[in-house]
Formats: sequence, C-alpha cells, structure tokens
Amino acid sequence: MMLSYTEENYLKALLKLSFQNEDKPEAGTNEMAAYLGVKPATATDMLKKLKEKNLVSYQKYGKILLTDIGRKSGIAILRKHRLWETFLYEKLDFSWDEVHEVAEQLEHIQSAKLVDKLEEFLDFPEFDPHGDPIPKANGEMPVITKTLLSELKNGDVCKVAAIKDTSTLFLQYLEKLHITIGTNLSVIEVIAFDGSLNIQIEDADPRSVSMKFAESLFVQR
Amino acid sequence: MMLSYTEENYLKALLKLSFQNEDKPEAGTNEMAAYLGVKPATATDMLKKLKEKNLVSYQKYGKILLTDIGRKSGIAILRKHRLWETFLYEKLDFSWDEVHEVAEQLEHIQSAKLVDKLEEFLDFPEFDPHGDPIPKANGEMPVITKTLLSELKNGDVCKVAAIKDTSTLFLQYLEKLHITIGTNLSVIEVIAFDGSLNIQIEDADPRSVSMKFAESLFVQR
DNA sequence: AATATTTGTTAGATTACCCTAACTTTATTA
DNA sequence: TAATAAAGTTAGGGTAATCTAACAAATATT
Ligand SMILES: [Mn+2]
Ligand SMILES: [Mn+2]
Ligand SMILES: [Mn+2]
Ligand SMILES: [Mn+2]
Repeated sequence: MMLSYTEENYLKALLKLSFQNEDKPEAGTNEMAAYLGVKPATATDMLKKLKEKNLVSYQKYGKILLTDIGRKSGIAILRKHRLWETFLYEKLDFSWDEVHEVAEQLEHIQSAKLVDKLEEFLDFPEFDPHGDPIPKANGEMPVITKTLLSELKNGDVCKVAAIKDTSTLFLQYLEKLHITIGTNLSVIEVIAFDGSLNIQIEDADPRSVSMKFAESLFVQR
Repeated sequence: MMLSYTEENYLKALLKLSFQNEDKPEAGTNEMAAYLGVKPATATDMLKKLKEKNLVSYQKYGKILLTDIGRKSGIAILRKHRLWETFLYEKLDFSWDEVHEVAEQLEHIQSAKLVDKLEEFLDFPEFDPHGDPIPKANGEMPVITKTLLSELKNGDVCKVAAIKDTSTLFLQYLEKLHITIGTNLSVIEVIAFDGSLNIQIEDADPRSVSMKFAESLFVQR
C-alpha cells in the first residue's frame, strides 16, 4: 500500500504508543496528537483517513488500535529507522544523540531492496545504538524483558541494555559518564531518602546518580 | 535556506537543463515542466515562488536562469544524489540501473553532516556509477571534456568515461555487453551508410553497435 | 445526580502543489 | 507582414495536511 510520509509517521507513533501503554496497546486522540506535535483536530482528521484505509480500528470517541496491516506497516518503518540509526552510528561516526533526527527522515525512503541490503551491510544487527531491538524483515522483534536501573537493590550487578529517555540531554550526560550499551554497572547502595543510587561504572570510582537517572536506563541482570 | 522537497527538484532540474543547453545555461517554462513531468502552468507557479526566494531570475515570458544561490543549492542536491548513487552501487551492490530511483529520494535528506560523512566513508569519490562528476562540498566540480563515441574515427581507441542516456534499457544493454566505466574500446570501422560502428570491447570479438548506441556513450581518448 | 473537567469532533480557513481550460505573448513561416 | 504555431501565463479548482474556534461526548468530582 502507498502511504504518505505523514501517514507513516502516524502509524509509527501509534506503534510506539502501543509499546508504551503496556497494559493495553491502545491510544487516545490527544495522546497521539501530543506525541506527533499536532493539534487533536488534525489527529482526528488523519484517523478518519487511516480508518478508511483499514490501518486503524476505532469508533468515534473511542480508543485507537492498529489493525494487523497498520501494525505491520508501523513495524516496517521502525525497522528502517533503527537500521538507519545503526548505520549512522556504526559506519558514519555519528554520536548517540545525533542519529535519531536524521533517521526520522531516512525511515521514509521507499525501497524494499535498500532496507534489506542495508541490514546485510550492517551484518544483521539485533539492536540499534540505543539498545532498542531492530525488527526483522518478517516483522519479528525480539521481546526483551526490560528492567529499570531504579528497580535494582544493594549489591546487584548489571549491564546497560537500553535507553528509556532518549533526549539529547540524557544521551550527552551518559556519554560524559562513559556509559554506553553493554557497560557494566554495580549498585553499591540505594539511598532511601531520595531514591538516588551509588553505583560503580565499570572500574571507575563509585558515584551517585539521581532517581530520575535510574528511571531512564534499562539494564539486564 | 529552507527548501521544500519540490523546490529542490525544480532547482536540480534547472541545473541539469543548464548543463544540457550547452550554449546558454537557460531554460524555458515548457522545457522545465516536461523535464519534471508537470504541466507548464504548474511550472509557472513554482517559478514565481523561486523568483520570490531569489533562486532564479526571469521575467514574464522570458528565459529562466538560476541565480548564484539557486545554482549553489542545485549543486548541493546533485552532490547528494551522486554520492548516494555511489554508496548504493559500491556498498550495497545495487546495479547500475537501480541506483537512480532511490537516490532521487535520498538526495532530499537534510543533514550537512550526513553528506560530508558519507563522502568520507566512500573515500571522496570523484565520479558516480554513471561516470558523472560529483561536486565537492565547496561546490566545485571537475569539468571534463565529453566526447561521444560517435565522434571517433576508424582506428581510434578510448575508454568509456560516462553514460549520456541513463535509461534502464541502455544501462542493461551495456551490462550485457560487459561495458562499464573504464572499459577500453577501439573503433575498427565507422560505417558511413548508417553511422553504425564496428568496435572491439576490451579483448572480445569485434561487434557492431548502432549510431544511436554510439551517441549515448561518452568516451575519453 | 449534578456539575466540572477532560477528551474528542466538526466547521471553516490556510498553504503547498498540482491540474484543466482559456487566454496572451513571442516566434516562425508562408 | 499577416497568419499560424509555439511558448508561457492566468483563472479557477482539487487534494493533503495543517490550524483555530466552537461544540459534543465521556469521565471525574463534588
Ligand atoms: Mn530514534
Ligand atoms: Mn518519521
Ligand atoms: Mn541519477
Ligand atoms: Mn529528486
């Protein structure tokens, strides 16, 4: 099916929201509009079009759910986004916080061959530079159990698995701390007072990080 | 300056036409419209906008000429186009006739860093897969004297330098004949009757090619 | 249950790009 | 040079994506 640049962005947004709203993979109009930076009225209009094309199912004043086709299309875009991010990071020396913006554009390039060849060129990466799983050509995606650093207890050790908050400020802060995907962390002490943590980053001297920090980082035990 | 996808295509078209119309680097409205596959009325509309933005200079019913800014912008797009074609051909194993279509999309990605990093990644290529020169970051472009194969005489030898007609049919025919950029050719005989040529391709047995063929291939003596 | 708040929709307008049909200007040709 | 042909413009209209303002429905609060 032929999708416009904009329609693709709506589908990807709905997919992302469906991951985010863990309980039910639904989204609301305002939520979607806020995510995309448009007004609710605009989102409603587009919703009608997407429904017409059988990409979402919803009723007036009801919740929005992607159809099978809609989800498949969304995943295809996410796949492109993450492959391009990996390309920029691995091959063109882009930094962590620079890849997303350009991938937002590259994800809309239409060419089945391009995506698959790119994946091959990158040697079939499983995760993007932020630790997020890259969907396969068939739409499959490794489901990984995500643990937040903030859920760990005194003495726990872990590896950084993925970034929850991918804002530039956070990514740049991580870089400053020499934290990247795969970095080993150990929790020395959780401070009950404010939820901050004393952690050791690889072999460096222990240091304190805030609760907000610990809630923005996914780790693997 | 912020240019839309469409504005970029108009500028690139004008640049291409300015190369094509060797004598004067001008273009007409109809010519431009035909090149872009739009109607003359549409081209006129866009022309007004481009003039407003100081990208072209022209008067009603007059000829169209790119301004310095307009030409610079056009060259920047051409640079991206040819770098991407090179990437697809060299790194992703795209064939000769497949690169153009995808590059038409990729040329519109906005990121100064991306272009320059891509160029570095490709090791600063001078020519794209069709033998066309790739503009440098500063806008400079090697000016090469183009000789058509059809201009050669009996006994002349040459190397294939670039492709004039980049249609899929021609590119696929060239592939079949094992002709690529750099292939050595020697003209055995020019047939006066119909302008066809007997040529030898590298060490293969001599064969005949049509005048149309010889007029579609640029060579270097 | 009544009211207030939040959420979502509709109506009407705008901008970018494109079209057809009718017209005007410039160039060619008899 | 007058008629014809070619080239270019204008007027009016369509679609996609966006907006603001006004309204309607659903949900939460008293
Ligand atoms: Mn991203
Ligand atoms: Mn996008
Ligand atoms: Mn090309
Ligand atoms: Mn283009």
